[in-house]
Amino acid sequence: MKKQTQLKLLESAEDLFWHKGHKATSLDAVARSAGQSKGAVFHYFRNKDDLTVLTLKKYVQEELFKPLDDAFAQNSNVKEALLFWAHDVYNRYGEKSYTGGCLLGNLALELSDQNESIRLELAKSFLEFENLLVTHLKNSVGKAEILMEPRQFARIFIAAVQGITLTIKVHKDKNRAAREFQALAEMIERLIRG
Amino acid sequence: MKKQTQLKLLESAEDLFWHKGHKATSLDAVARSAGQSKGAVFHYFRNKDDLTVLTLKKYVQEELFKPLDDAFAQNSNVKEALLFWAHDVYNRYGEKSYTGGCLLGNLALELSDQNESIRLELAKSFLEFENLLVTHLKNSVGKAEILMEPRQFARIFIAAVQGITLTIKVHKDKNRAAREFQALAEMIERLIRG
DNA sequence: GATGAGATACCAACTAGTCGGTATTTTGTT
DNA sequence: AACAAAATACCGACTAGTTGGTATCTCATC
Repeated sequence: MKKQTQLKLLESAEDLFWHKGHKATSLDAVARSAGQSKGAVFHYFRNKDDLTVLTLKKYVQEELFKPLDDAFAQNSNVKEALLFWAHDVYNRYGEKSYTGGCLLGNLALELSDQNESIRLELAKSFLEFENLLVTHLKNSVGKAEILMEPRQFARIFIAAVQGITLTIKVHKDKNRAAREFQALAEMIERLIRG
Repeated sequence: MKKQTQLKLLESAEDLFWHKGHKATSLDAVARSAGQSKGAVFHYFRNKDDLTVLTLKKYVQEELFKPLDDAFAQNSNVKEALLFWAHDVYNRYGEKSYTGGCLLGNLALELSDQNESIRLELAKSFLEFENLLVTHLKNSVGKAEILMEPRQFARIFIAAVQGITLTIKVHKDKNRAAREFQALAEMIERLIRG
């Protein structure tokens, strides 16, 4: 039952941090949601910070890195890959009724000023995602040409997606969401030629 | 002393919500920071939600609407006005050592999934800011031409600024901040002709 | 002495983290 | 294969402190 229990705790923590926020999620709630006791939480994790960092790493791998890799694996053209990925994000967000947003962004906003050690982990995740995107951009510049230095494009692109995610979370409206992603697509269209 | 006390409470609440987050800010702390007692807080505000909404309205007026109006009052050219405003945001953020970020974005992210009545206020503020920007864009399209429909441009622009603000809050690095705003400037450069 | 600004006292619910204890596996030895 | 010893998995009561909110108080000004 070992790995099972730990995994369930991580999944519960991910879900609760994601949808209720970090501070608003008690360790009792994490344990309860996983069908375990608080003792189990402290058996597998040193403290709330430890649980938070491990949850973050799990999320970043599964929800950010993997979908981005998939998008570029399935599209050789840069522009198509980015539009494919944006569409995927849009769909997954819609399935959750525009709740949660991006856990990385959420934790970044809530904890960057409060917890220096977690802030460093968050910064690392942001940078790794940026690096991954830059690598993909450089590798697949064949049929299309980006009108900006790749890293600068990656920065503005990531920022725009984070901002759109936030905006949609507030409005919780399908039409609004569609128009936000449409605006993103128009930006891509004008910053990548061909 | 009446309005004085209420204003001090609002200012303390703004500062604490801004830099520590909503959930992490206790009403005791608000009272203490304003040199008042908790009794004063509940004398002037029905509850935490009430205080939150009034704080939000104050912030939006003073920190978002006014600087944007100023930027367009001092620059007749759209592109210049936006670059001027971005530079102003960049400077004010640097003075705070990249802490806090945007209170509207912070509250939106923390509360949109938890508190429906506050969510509606947040959505209203977002929309009003978008409308204000669209108005300015339309009014000052003379020497420059935006390569997108104004409202779509406003959306992607606001999203990008929110995302950049978040990114910088995580990294807390001056060079990084400069490059993020440089990326924003390059985006503006390519989406507005002339 | 009435009114209202503000202070103080208090409450029930909740928090992260601790700890003593027990049930279940794993390991080492024969 | 048998069995003891040790390690791990997990429970739930407990602590010390915090929370939003209420109820009651004091005190200045009219």
